[in-house]
This record gives sequence, C-alpha cells and structure tokens, in this order.
Amino acid sequence: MKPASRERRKAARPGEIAAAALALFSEQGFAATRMQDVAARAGIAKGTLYLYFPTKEELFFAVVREALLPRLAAVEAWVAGQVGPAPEVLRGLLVQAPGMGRGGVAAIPRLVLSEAGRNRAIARFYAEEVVARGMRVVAGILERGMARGEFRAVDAPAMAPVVFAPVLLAMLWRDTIGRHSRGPLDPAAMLAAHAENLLRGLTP
Amino acid sequence: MKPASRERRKAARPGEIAAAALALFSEQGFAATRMQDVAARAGIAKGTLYLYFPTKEELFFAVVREALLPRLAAVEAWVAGQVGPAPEVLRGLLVQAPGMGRGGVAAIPRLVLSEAGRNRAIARFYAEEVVARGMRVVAGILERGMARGEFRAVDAPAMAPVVFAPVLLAMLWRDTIGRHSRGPLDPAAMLAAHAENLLRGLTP
DNA sequence: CGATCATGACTGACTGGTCGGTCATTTACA
DNA sequence: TGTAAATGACCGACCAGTCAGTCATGATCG
Repeated sequence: MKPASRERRKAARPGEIAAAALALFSEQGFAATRMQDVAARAGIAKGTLYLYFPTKEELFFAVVREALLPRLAAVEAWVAGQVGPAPEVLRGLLVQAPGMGRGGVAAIPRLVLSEAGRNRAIARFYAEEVVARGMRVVAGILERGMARGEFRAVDAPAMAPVVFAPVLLAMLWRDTIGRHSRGPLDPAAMLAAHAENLLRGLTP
Repeated sequence: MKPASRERRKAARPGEIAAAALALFSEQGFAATRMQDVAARAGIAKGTLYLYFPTKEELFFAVVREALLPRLAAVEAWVAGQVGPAPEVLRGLLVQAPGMGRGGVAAIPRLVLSEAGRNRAIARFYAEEVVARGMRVVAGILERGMARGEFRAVDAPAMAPVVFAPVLLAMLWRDTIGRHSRGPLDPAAMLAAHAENLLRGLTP
C-alpha cells in the first residue's frame, strides 16, 4: 500500500472516507458514530478528515449520495433494459431487491428516517433524489403493464409505494430488530407473499 | 393546579413524565432530547426525573410501554368485537390505521428503528410485545377469512406484515420526510391503493 | 385543635467524561 | 528545499447522572 502518488490518493480519499463512514453509520447510527472512528477506519487522522468534509453533516450527505445514487442508477438501467411482460419485470425487481441492499446500503433509509425529522435539507434531498426517482421507476413498470393490458387500471403513483413498502420493511427489519431476535417476521417469506399477492391484485 | 396531595402527585408523575418524553422524542428523536428538557416539559427539575426513572434508557422503555400497549390492546378489542366478513374487518383496520397514530404514537416505530440496532433489550421487547401481537391480530383476520371462504389460501404469518408495511411507511413518511416536503408520496392515496389491491389479491 | 416535628419529594449546581471541530507543527513529496 | 498534505493535542460546548440541602406536607403530641 505504499505507492499511489499524492494526487491519486487525494482523489481517492473522499470515497474511502465515505465508505468507512457508511460502514460505521450502518453499524451504530449517525449520532453514535464518532468522527475519530471514521478517520481511524479510513486509515487517516481526524484532522485529515476535515480537509475533505467540512462537517459531520456534510459527510452524511456524501455518504448517502455516493452509496445510493449509483445503486439507483443501476436499477433504472436494469429496468430500462427489460422488454418482457411487466409482471415479470416487477417480480424480478422484488426478487433481487434483498440483494440490492448489500454492503450497508440497506441502512441508509434507517439513517435518513432518524435524521430527516430535524433536517430539512436531508429530507428534501432524499425525497427528490431518491424516493421520487425510485417511485418513478416502479410507476413506469405499472404504466407499461397497463398499456400492454397486463395490469388492471390503477393509480400508478399511489400504487408505487405499495410495491416498495414491504421491501423497505424487510430492509429495516433485517438490520434492526432482526439482528437481535429471530422474531415474528420472516423477511423472505414476507417478500414472497407480497410478490404473489401484489401480482394477483394487479391482474386485469 | 395547586391542589393534589403529595401522594396523588407522586402516583401521577411517571405518566406525566412519559407523556412529556414522548412529545419531545417524537419531535427531536431520542438522542437529541435532553433530560433537562423532558423535566422542564413535565414541570419538574431534572433531579426529580431521576427519582422516577433511573436512566434515560429506562425512560424510553416506559414511553414505549405506556404509549403503545394500550393502543394495541384497543385494536385487539376492536377486532375481537367484529363479526362481519373478514374483508370488511381488514378494510376497516386499514381505514382507521392513520387515525391510530394520534398523539405522537406514530413516532415510536421510528424511535425503535433508531435504537434497536444497538440495543438488544429494546429490540426483543418490541419484537415480542408489539410486533408479534400486531402480526397475530392481522393473521387472525386472515385465518378467519380463509375459514369462511372469503380469502384464498395464504400463508397468514407471512402475509400479515405485507398488510402492515404500507401503514408503517405512511406513518414514517408523515413524521419525517413528509414534514418538510410535499413530495412524491401521498400517504392517503397509497393506503387507498393498498386496501384495494390487497383485497383483490386475497379474493379466492 | 394548635404547635411541633419528622419525612421524603423536590431542587439545581456540580462532576466527569465525551465529542465536534481547530490549528500549530511535522512529514514527505516533487 | 519549498510547499502542500497530514497530524493529533487541544479547546470549548454539551449533557447524563449525582447529591447535599430545602421545605411543603401530614403525622404526632400536649
């Protein structure tokens, strides 16, 4: 790990720091994570951290941006590439949903929920850049299915979050209560039941 | 507000403190709420607070217990009193769901999500005393509907959280992102679409 | 029934420790 | 060797939890 010119390192730092921060935020939450520890995990000193991010809050923004937007873009691309029947696309999306949350990404909605109540900036950013885009992808599938006569007529923007809600619940469950309790909720079984019932309900 | 004997006040205190704490927790979150402020809101000094609750965490437990369990019991009672067709009971539950979250109760799942990742005690308590009971109520309706031939055969324990997920999403949305952004998600429309599609999917 | 006393609910200044953010100094690259 | 990058000791604000002291209350006694 010796090489890497100064310039290369400087360019790579923000990403490394954001990755370290994501790991710690998702383990401990935002408030409970110390900047000291983020720095240590990124292999730098605390002061160095502040050369790249002016405040803890800005670091949080960067984490959300870097971890989520590429993932979202990948989903959009995958959906755009699908040409088969809309029900199959929707089912495919739900099937791969659990795998989407690899690498701490699943923790981000939880972090946002914790912070967004008090922080208007993060609320707006998340609503516009993440939720709106996600809902548009799902609504797009629904509309395509309706146009092709594969789905009954529904209010697509109202239906989109219904598609997503159990996926979110599965993600939240897994990295909070599911960590400590086998409990009364089996995410996999829930998602299977959801896909089944959703598609039944949508048939014309 | 002068009267009230010492004994009466002492008996009433824990409830008053828990109510004050719920209000502040739901506005600002657990970590961001200072014990000082809880005390002020309850009209007592900080030290007094510690006569009733040994730590901030114990206060949190009490808040969850006092705010949620009575509500849950009311729902159980309501459902038990229903004798009509299961689809109507389910629809009735979804219709009154938004009203259920009056008075900051809706904030509790968010608080639990923030804390449960690090706190095994709260995770277990919530899983067993709240989630399991809630799921049992919903699963009960589903089973009754199946027995009466009003629903197709489904895996009731897997289906129950699917029923609940959009309700949860609506609650979370309202008191986080929905506070700051009209945004891409209309809780009422979502719940209507959910009820419609859920019952369609469940018809035999 | 009035005076005196014991109780314990209540108070708030204080402590010990934490953590976000700063900056004078050191390091190592070009 | 000049300079940009990196460092970590330090600062000040903050806060959960403590405790020695206060005083309204209600019990006891003459």
